[in-house]
Amino acid sequence: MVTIKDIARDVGVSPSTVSRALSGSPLISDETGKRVRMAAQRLGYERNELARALVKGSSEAIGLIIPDITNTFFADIARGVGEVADAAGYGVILCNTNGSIDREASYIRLLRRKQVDGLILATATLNDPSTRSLSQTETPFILVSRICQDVDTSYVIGDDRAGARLAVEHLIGLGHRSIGFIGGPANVQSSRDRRATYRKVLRQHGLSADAAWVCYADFTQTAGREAGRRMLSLENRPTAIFAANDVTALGVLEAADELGLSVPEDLSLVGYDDISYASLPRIQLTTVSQPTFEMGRLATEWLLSVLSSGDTIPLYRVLEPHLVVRSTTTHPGTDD
Amino acid sequence: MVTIKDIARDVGVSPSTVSRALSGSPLISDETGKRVRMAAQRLGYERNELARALVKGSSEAIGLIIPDITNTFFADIARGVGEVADAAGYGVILCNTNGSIDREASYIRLLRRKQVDGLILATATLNDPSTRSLSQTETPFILVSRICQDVDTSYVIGDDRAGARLAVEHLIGLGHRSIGFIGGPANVQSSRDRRATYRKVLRQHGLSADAAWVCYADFTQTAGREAGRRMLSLENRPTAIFAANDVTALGVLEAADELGLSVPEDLSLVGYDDISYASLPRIQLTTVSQPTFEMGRLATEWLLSVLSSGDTIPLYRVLEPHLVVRSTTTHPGTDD
DNA sequence: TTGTATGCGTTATCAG
DNA sequence: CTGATAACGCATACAA
Repeated sequence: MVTIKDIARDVGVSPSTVSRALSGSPLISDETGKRVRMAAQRLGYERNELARALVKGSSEAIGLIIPDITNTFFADIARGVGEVADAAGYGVILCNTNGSIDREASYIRLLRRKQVDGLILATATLNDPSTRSLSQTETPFILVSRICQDVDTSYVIGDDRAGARLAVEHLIGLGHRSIGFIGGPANVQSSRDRRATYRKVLRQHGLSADAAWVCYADFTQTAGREAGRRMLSLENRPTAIFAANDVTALGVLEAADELGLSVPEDLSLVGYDDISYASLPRIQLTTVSQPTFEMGRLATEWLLSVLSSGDTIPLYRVLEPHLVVRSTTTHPGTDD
Repeated sequence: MVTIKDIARDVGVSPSTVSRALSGSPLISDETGKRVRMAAQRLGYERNELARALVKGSSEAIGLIIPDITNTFFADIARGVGEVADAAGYGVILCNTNGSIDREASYIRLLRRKQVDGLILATATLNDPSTRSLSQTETPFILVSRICQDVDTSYVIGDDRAGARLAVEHLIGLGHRSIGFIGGPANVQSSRDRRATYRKVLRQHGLSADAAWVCYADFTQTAGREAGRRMLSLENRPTAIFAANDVTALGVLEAADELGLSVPEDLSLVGYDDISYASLPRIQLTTVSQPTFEMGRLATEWLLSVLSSGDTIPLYRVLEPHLVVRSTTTHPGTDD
């Protein structure tokens, strides 16, 4: 490894001069500056960011923790984060917990030990000990897409109540009176909000849901398929299902096909997120769209501004969703 | 930030003793060890990995560079990498180039400056200056999924020729005689291999392809849709298309639907990769499956073994693909 | 404009 | 078993 000492020796100046020249300090003669830069180039010098971070007290890196990298919803958030971090010269360390709360905790510890300047979490849950303990540290962080109600932190999320209302009212507006709900993990706030709103809207319209029409899955396709199979095998199956995210909805679609039910003729289906696959011609999933990429952008912009300004003005940002009506929803069948 | 000095002061020993105790050195009395660990716990000490890496000359982190994080193919590779890196206590810094060769180069430089111990690239192209210059450095690295023919490096890839052969012979076996090909970027080796094999297999079966039946896209859905639209609007459109990856195939599916062509009745379609969405009931894409997750695992295992052993025995691993026949392929229509 | 000295937090060497 | 001391590569306050 070639260091500033090597360059110093080569050029015949002191290491500090090299350091200054390379970081573009104004108090270096053009002559010296040029010679140093040329030597650096020639010797193939690359600055050791570790050493630099150690003395500057800042690594110019942020951590991003997501629950499921194969869900394009989170991949899109990551793209948003990457775009603005990149532009600011910050590195981002992306960690994927696969939904494990233990991994989340250990990643947070690892990232803090690696001295990231800040953290973005897309993995927050209710009573999340990780989020809580993070809030006791100096490390600035922000939650994206999922919040932790009981801890006061900055966040950028979608309006889940509004989104769920759009979904359910769309189904009711089509004439459905028996509507099922397949949610996400019970300890995810947005999951609960969508469920609570689902219940509330039904009630407001004088409808009620059979106990078997409401269940929690875990935001994966497999869980959606299984929940869908159960629910659609019921004697009194619902004529419509609101799935708490698109991946789950895709699983329900799978279950419906297996059971020989046509969508939307026999079953109307609404998802949530509007991931790219929802718009595939063969899928054409009616869904609630969230500005995913934008969430990543906004969260990162806030974090970087905190890092550069030093003062932490909290950000509580709730983005509006909108309904995208495609082909998986229609009026309930005549046999209803 | 609490450092070993703080602990040393608290316990009344020297910093070196604290360092030893915390890293589980055997030459520390049980008594001292216990007191140090308790103090560390109480004060909320977290080791500064930057400082540690600086002196140890190893950051215990590796870099992973992928071209498209929203393509689950690469997301799965990343999962494989993460799994084995995690288990070994290594951190992984994931970078997404969005297909830009410039970003690839700058990420490589950034990661090297951050002193990653090794690199995994899923972004290699033909005559890739990044790969070439990397091979001149000390940093161990391995290519995954995409190789760079003109540089001698370790790699873990799929057998693209075998895979393409499976795809094309499947179509020919079904009776297709006019088969189109929509490839990936021209500077990606696997792209070229699939295309070359496509041509070769056609020739071996006494078939030829109209010039308009062969084109390069860029492995995205949008490009697939556009290429599909063009190709399927031809007077003498092919009765089957081999798309060089699933995402492209999904785009072709979109184009077919827009043009009112039924798949597989009017058009047989084969993809490549077998990403999770290919098996959706509404999609049921016939495709060539690659052991994606395994690629990530194997590449990482090799890299970590190089890092721990010190000697670089190259790895040239070619994984066998297999054909998954689903519902997007059938015999050509009678109007053919 | 440049050089010297010091420190960032940790580990390692060498005495004791 | 423990404590000074040096070193990792870089940046900066202070001197010159």
